[in-house]
Amino acid sequence: MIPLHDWNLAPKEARILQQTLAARVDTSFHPIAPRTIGAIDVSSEWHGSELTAGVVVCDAKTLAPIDRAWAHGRVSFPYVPGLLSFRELPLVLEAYERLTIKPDLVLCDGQGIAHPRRLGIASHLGLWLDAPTIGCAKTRLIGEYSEPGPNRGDWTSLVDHGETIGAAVRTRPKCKPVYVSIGHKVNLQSSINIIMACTARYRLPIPARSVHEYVNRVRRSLQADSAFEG
DNA sequence: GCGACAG
DNA sequence: ATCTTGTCGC
Repeated sequence: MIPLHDWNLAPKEARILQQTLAARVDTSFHPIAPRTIGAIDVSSEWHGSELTAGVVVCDAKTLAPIDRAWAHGRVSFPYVPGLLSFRELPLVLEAYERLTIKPDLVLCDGQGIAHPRRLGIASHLGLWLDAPTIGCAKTRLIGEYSEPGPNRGDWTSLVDHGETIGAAVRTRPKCKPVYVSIGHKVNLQSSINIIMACTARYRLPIPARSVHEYVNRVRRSLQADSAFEG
């Protein structure tokens, strides 16, 4: 991949960079029929600065994992709401490059354009990969919405200053909605359709569940090894 | 000043 | 994000 920018930034510089990168995000319709769907996730210990990032690639039809990769390291950028990608993406990109099979589309644990400067982690990753990405967050960062209906597939718009930035989607009856937003190169309706196609009996998309389980397993395995050394 | 605040 | 077991409701 072509490096987009330096990662060694202070929070103040990061916010300025987000404004320029956001202008490059593609929110238009693309005829997308992914054959493979990837998901990324990051795991750490309580208050830990050592992160384990992972990517899992699934067959879009069966949602069964067909490839996976991870990367681990110490990170200095703190968790700051609105700047999550600067903390997590460097290791995610490292893991991504270790994949044998690159996915047609990537699901991200977090927001896409449903972000104060329209550059959540999913959009930021999409620009780096120049690939379609979708943000699927468990909780809201910004925006207002009315509670979606009770049935699976019901959804309402997530709105910020009159602009639709995403959707609150009921992926499972009687469960809290997930917050879906455009990452890059996929429009909102297609994003919602893809999220629905990945969530039959669970609140979160299967690839997201798979990678979450995977990065936790890898991290605990690494922790066990380092305990043995030390 | 106060509350909100992805992971 | 993370730890941890049971418990409650459909």
